[in-house]
Amino acid sequence: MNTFLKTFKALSDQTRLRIVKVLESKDMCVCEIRAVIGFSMATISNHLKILSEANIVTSLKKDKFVNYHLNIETDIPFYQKIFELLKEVSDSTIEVDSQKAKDVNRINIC
Amino acid sequence: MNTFLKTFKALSDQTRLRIVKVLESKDMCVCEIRAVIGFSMATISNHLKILSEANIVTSLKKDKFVNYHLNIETDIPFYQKIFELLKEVSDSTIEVDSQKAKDVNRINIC
DNA sequence: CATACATTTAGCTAAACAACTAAACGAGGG
DNA sequence: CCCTCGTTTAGTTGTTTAGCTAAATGTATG
Repeated sequence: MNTFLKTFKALSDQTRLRIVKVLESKDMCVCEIRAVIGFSMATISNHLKILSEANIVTSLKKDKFVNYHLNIETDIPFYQKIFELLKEVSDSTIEVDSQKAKDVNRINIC
Repeated sequence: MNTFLKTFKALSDQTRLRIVKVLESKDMCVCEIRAVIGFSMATISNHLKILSEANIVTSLKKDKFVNYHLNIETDIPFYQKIFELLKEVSDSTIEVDSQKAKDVNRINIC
């Protein structure tokens, strides 16, 4: 599949947009993301796989946890524009998520 | 629905991407678009409606024909970036379409 | 009024997608 | 060795989407 199409498909889902926007606050493990936006472990994990295959996020295992990170340092040409666009995305759900994201701490929940 | 989500859903379909790319060559009516990429009249018309509701294309009736046009003069802030991205989209199908688009002429087909 | 371009709706099929649960499995830490 | 975090797979349910055909409607031309 066309890279562009894959990227846009990855971003054309409300739940995945929420994940991306939550990761703008800070890198997070799966259970932190889950604490913010809900859904089952398997569901979140699947969305992260789709975002990862579209090179929108990267992951790094550290101790017990897998930290997910927005791939803003990519050298895929048009991704700079993608991340600029993503900065402008917002709605009421995303605002609430961002607020929750500030307080989330893996020590309390994972 | 979030404007951004609507835009990305509109662009996350191969047929709609083909339509957008064909319209980069020139403004076209529905039957010209159809001559280039195929599908039924109703299908093309429906895709154009989705692109139109996402403000990616505009349309203008002129004589018998409805001319579709990429909405590059929009003042929606992030759309400049969208159209810059779209310029970079390509694949083998889109290349063939562009070639066909050069020769298409409504006088012969509409 | 008839014709041509286009839109819209309805009804249909098939495929893709999002969510769930449950279970198996892997890797790391204590 | 067990526990925790996470991934993956399988199976289920329900929704959405893309395509078709057919038919009704709109609008402009001749």
